[in-house]
Amino acid sequence: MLEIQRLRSHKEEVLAGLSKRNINATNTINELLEMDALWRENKTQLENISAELNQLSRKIGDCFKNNQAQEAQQLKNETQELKVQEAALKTHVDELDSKITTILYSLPNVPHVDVIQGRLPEDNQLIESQGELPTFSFTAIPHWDLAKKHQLIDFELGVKVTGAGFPFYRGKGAKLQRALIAFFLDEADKAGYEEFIAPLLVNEASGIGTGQLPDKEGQMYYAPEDELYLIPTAEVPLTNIYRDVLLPNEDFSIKLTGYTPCFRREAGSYGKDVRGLNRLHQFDKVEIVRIEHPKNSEKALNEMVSHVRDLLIKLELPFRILRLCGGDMGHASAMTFDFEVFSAAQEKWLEVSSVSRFDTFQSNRLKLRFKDAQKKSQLCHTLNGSALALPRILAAILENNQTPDGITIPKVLQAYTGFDRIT
RNA sequence: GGUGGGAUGGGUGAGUGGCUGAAACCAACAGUUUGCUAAACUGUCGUACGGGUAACUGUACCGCGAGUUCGAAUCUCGCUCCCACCGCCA
Repeated sequence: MLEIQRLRSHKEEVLAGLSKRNINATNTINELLEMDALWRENKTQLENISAELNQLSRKIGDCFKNNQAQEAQQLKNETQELKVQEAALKTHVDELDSKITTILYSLPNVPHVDVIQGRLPEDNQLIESQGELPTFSFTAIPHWDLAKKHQLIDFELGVKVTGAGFPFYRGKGAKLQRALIAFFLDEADKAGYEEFIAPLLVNEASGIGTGQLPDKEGQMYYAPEDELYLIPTAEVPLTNIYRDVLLPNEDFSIKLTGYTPCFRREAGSYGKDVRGLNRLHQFDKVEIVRIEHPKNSEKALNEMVSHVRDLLIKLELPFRILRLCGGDMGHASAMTFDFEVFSAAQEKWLEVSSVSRFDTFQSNRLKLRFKDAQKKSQLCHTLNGSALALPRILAAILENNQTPDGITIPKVLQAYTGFDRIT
């Protein structure tokens, strides 16, 4: 959620930023600021009336103590009119408040100055391309056929037990999955991230804190009986550890990681993009989360990008890094780098990680602050990234490392899997 | 699921209608003393929002929401969460 103070003082800058998302928010923000001015005016009035009432009440108390019952009664009568006014103003102020909040929730984050305007994935900026695209002397087999051939993943069984998008991993497929998780967690640990095993269901306040609610309500699975949401990413429980937290000084750098399954309804997706492991309702991911002083978030973002980059290099997967254009970024993000690996049989790039800085957008909702040197509260910056999401990594490993007589396991994983080939 | 108890500032904890935004103690921070550390002493020590260039000032907040009252941390109702014991159970 954008800070109202920022809209008051830097309206033009915000509008210019939002235009990179192809949003013209001029009218919305003007309307918002008008309401805000009215809100402040009414709030001042309301507080004046409350102050007057408080004073009268004190006087009444004194009168009773001094046995001046008659005067007390007179003062009581005076409060009647004020109480009516107070109630009316209160209703009005509350209404304005909730309207303002609704609009603030609906506005996306302002893109960082380095983010370019754009609409489509094609407008994203290519930052780096790494690794050789594999070539084969035979026709490469897509991962869903490889998975079937080697009995690594059973999609049909998933359909039987749950539904489409909930595969079973089995045998060496399951072991490979476990190896990837352990590898990613170990690397995060080496980079100084504290590991958490987090709850997979969260309450409404947590959903609001990280921005899934109310913006993306339909994307989460929901258990109405207990009013809990299944997490779409570990970002939600990990970041919400710091909801309503006021850090005591400026000297902090919080680095968290966790492996969790992620649950996404993916309402509306269909077709070729959802084939095999490309898009699932349940998938595994190791997430990294950082909470930083505003002056450090740039550095933190770079570190996270280089961390993910290292993972892909170690896995020997060809990848590219894109900086998303304004139109392709998520609602809460100020800047996002997407990592895509090349999938040799599908002959396309698959998104495997998204690393974003949110600046104060999440912390404003979370009420995550720190005390600066002047003892004033300031909002922290939050960042997060996938390091990494498993299914498409698995797909790329299977496809890129296939040979006529089996699949080679990347060296770095062999210590984790206990085997070097799948035959 | 049953029974009982509870929720107050960073912590412990006092507070049953006005003198309480909240005692006391601990922790923390600043200073004095000291060769350093410790101890002692003095002072500071909640958050949010509004108004104000500022000093400052107003309002709200004692789990959450509503109600009674001129006035609520304190009384009433609803809810949530926590703890203990019992039951069930990985």
